Amino acid sequence: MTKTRDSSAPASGRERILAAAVARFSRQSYDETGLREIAADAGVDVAYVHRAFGSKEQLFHEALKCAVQMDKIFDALGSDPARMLAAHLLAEDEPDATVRPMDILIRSLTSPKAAAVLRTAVMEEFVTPLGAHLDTNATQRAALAAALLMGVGILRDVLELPALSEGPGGTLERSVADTLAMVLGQAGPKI
Amino acid sequence: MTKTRDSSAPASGRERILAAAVARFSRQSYDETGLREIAADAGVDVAYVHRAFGSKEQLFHEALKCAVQMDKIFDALGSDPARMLAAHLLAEDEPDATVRPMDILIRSLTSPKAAAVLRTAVMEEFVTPLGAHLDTNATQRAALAAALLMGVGILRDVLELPALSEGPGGTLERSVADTLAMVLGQAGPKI
DNA sequence: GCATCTGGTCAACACCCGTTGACTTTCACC
DNA sequence: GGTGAAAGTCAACGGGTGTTGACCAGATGC
Repeated sequence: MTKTRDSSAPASGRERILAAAVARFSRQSYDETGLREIAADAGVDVAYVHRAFGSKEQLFHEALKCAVQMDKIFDALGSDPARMLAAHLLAEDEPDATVRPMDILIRSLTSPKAAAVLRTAVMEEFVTPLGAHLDTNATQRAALAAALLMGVGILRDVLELPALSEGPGGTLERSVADTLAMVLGQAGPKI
Repeated sequence: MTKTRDSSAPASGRERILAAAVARFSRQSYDETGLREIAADAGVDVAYVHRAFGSKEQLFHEALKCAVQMDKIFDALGSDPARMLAAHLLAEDEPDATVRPMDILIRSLTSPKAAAVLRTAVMEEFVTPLGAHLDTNATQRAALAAALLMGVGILRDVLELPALSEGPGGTLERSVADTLAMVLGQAGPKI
């Protein structure tokens, strides 16, 4: 075999680096994260990170493609997409085992080095696939939905604004879902 | 006179530094902005910036207090606050003479060094004063409004998402206003 | 006229970063 | 079994950062 990806393999160095990058970039910003940390997590020398991915920016790009796969979520939305999206955004925080797909997006939104990569990623992996499910003014509605979701995500998870942190049974999720429903064009109950 | 602030004075070094900091931090992120740039803009040596403000973080704090004065805006809201807030958020971009109060907030939202300062600023200068004008669930509604406004601001001005950039006569402003009206608890027209 | 405090400068330190070139090890292939 | 490419390491470079201590000029107070 030349290089067929075996999912049960003991994880090659390159794969370990990518996994470590996804984990780091999901919890720290692009600027905050050093290649040396990622290399240490993967048990690899810094030079090899650069050798395997070309540059920090390209590694971030790979990590982004690997971690953000919103289209799957959008395609699986049922009869009440707004509520499902809100529930997915406000998923449980404690288990650091899983990485939420939007984390890596919102952590580095204001890092200029990552801006170019993020712009295309937000557009191609969020706005466009979501807009495909909408009717009138699709891309603008989808972009507005992205703005709402990311705004809540940033203020809640990055800035850790106490006013937005609450248990899963609270009223925040309902409010976000109702607002989202309005943005997406469905008739939603009054907030 | 010991130190009375004369508004027509030729601007002392400290004031020039503060003005330069506000201008820089409104267009670049905290990490992106170097003290040497600010010093050069103010026509002053780097060392004096540090001497006059103590640290970069404290300078950012001062700039934030100086540039973000949302309560004035909130107090001046008329009968249709949502529409006025949206109009204010989507203010003209070209004239770089004036600095919009939210710019300095959204540019550095994901810079960890600035996170602590930003958290209290967003809370004290945005959520709390806006919540004072609301009824039920005031702080959560206000925080949600902040999330929406900042989300749009970041995606539009920082990431420069083409789907959100449009002239002043477009439909984006109406959509944001209507969504905001729902979040703030007013009965708004369907989007 | 001396001391003093403020406003301001100059050069440098210590650190961290992404990146690179030279080197070694491993391993499949003929 | 030799060979050549891939996987991986080591040390270092070059540049940028916030920060600091020593120094200087000028106005002020006694």
